[in-house]
Amino acid sequence: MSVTIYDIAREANVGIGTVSRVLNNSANVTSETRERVITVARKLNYQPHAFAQALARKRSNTLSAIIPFFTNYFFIEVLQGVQETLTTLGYDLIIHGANNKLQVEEYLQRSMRKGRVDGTLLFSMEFPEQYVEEFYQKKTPLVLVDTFHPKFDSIRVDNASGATTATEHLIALGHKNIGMVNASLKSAPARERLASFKQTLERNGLPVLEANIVTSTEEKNDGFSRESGFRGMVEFLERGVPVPTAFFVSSDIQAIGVLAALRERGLRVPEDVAIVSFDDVELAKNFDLTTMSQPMFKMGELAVKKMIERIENPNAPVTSVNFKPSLVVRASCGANKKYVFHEQ
Amino acid sequence: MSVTIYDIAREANVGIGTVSRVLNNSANVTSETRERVITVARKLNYQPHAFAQALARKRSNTLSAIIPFFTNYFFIEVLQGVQETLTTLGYDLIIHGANNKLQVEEYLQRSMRKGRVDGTLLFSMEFPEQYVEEFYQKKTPLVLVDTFHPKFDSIRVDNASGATTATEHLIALGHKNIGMVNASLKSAPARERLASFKQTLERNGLPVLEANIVTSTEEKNDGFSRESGFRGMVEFLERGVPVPTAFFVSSDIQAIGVLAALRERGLRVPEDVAIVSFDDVELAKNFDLTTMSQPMFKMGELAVKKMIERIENPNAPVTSVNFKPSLVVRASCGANKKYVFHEQ
DNA sequence: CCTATGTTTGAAAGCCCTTCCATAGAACAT
DNA sequence: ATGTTCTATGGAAGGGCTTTCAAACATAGG
Repeated sequence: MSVTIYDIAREANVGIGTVSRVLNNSANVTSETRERVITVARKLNYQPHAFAQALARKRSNTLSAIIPFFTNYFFIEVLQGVQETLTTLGYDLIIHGANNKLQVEEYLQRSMRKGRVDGTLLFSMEFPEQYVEEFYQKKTPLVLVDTFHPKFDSIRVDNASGATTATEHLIALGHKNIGMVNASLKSAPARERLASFKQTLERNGLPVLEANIVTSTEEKNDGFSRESGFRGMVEFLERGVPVPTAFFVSSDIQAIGVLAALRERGLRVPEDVAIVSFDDVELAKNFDLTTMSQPMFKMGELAVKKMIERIENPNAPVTSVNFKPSLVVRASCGANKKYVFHEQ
Repeated sequence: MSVTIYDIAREANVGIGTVSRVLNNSANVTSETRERVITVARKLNYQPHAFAQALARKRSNTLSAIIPFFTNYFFIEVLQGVQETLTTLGYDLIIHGANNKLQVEEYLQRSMRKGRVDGTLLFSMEFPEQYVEEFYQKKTPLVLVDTFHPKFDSIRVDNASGATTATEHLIALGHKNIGMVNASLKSAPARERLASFKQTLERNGLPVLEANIVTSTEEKNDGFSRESGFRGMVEFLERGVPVPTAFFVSSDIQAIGVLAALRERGLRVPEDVAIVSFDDVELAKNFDLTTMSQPMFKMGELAVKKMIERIENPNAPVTSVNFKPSLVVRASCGANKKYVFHEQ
């Protein structure tokens, strides 16, 4: 039916071993035979059978990525980094979109199916403890992105550093009364961002008022949502406490809700209330948000690099990289005089 | 090293054929032996080797999707439909993010590597004419999503119908002077949307004024961008013609730019200018845009179904499905009195 | 009880490749 | 010319599975 190395061997009057050697650029083939084989291969429009190769090589050149689809903006940008790097290395990427823990587990199972993939990237979701042992035993390479487990390589964002920078930026702009709209404390990033926010206020001699902090209690997406931000700010405004002149918001998507709530109340951003948020997803640009930018593309790249290293050296010590977010100043904090909307 | 059916066969005192039959739920195995084999398999924690299976079955249960990353919002939602359907069918999905024609071609090549995937989904990008013959010969199943070629199955959005509905909505709201901000005419959807816009005006006895139509000349992303919308509207406002009371904008992302341009000029939406756009990506919700909604998730589902049909019946006649976009009324057209921001 | 029919089973063949091993031949040294 | 060392090459083995084939066994019918 379709062309195999046997066809090429016959046509070129060589053995299949030689064909394989030519196709894999192995040494010890005269340039004459090499030429001949290549010509025939091209003539027959030969395409290697990936699975047969994988079976023989015991390597699939394929990775899988388990990704929560709901983290939309974040993952898509990391994914680009992953993809681009992978392509240059000749790897393929299998996507597993998970929306809950159960699915994560199912996909982890699948990833362990022998030979299917050379390694797995797990994004933004906790690695289930009960699989630790199994992954360890089977030495299935695993890299965690935007999540953490002491036994596996991980790449994360330094939430502490980011929250500190954000808060300090507001302080530097002269704000004395700064509030925070946070996501659910069930989420580790939310906890870390809150802690550093408080510390930074203290370190700068500013009071830490619990009344100025709104914490989401929403289940859905751990409160990292527009609705959560909206409701959080509405709730806050109803508290009747003096409205801070600035807010640190734990994600861009929440900030959009916050913006809407402030608008409804007739409060202007940044004139009445300055906003700094976190993530710098595509959206942030559209809303002119000053925010803490995560190097998502780079994180994707690094994730792949780490994975390759892990594959090549399964016994190397576990590493954990923290990316420091950088401040992107747009209009919402009031620091920027010019209208930033036109930026690329 | 790792557990194979041979290990199971030995341990369970049966032949490998029997093991395979049990594992594949084939008929003609006594429930006794079946039980025994299953027990042993479980005990040894057997995982089938996907590639060996694929090699023997001549079927990989894997599809590839070639996707332009820049269509972000659109593709991600379609992708969810694809993914979810695929998962229930036990298929895997390989993602190929392409940013230009060259990459598309490279990935098409890869997809043709025998056995690698059972079929390929091509998103939003033209299928290169020079590959038609090859795909046809090799019978590599191909389904086009949001793009079209007469020789392959395709799933599209009915741009004509969508543009008509959008325009009629504005007309129904009493607007007599309606403009359009369009993307580059290099893009087929842009051409189709424009044509129907004009036709609808005519059919309703309204004048078609070229002066009221802005066409993007931008290369990048065929003018489907925020910047393009912004510049388009700024340019329009400088023409000095009377500003229409309503605009049909060819995409949500452009509409966001349009909104910003109007805001700069002090024009309010929807009081001074009503806006209806196209796509209904996540963003549209955040900006309260009235827009033509594409059933993206469903398109993904259908794409997979079509693919499966094609795989199972390679000689079925080519089909082409057009999804009719539906109008989602939010705030930007002025029809909706209530503030819609809170919608889920 | 024997034949005919059907069911269950083991094992070989095949899927397509890579890699190892043995051999033939060339090149070189003596 | 003979022996030695290398290089080039063909082909078998092996990777782990499915499927086919033939044999073994069971059941039923006469």
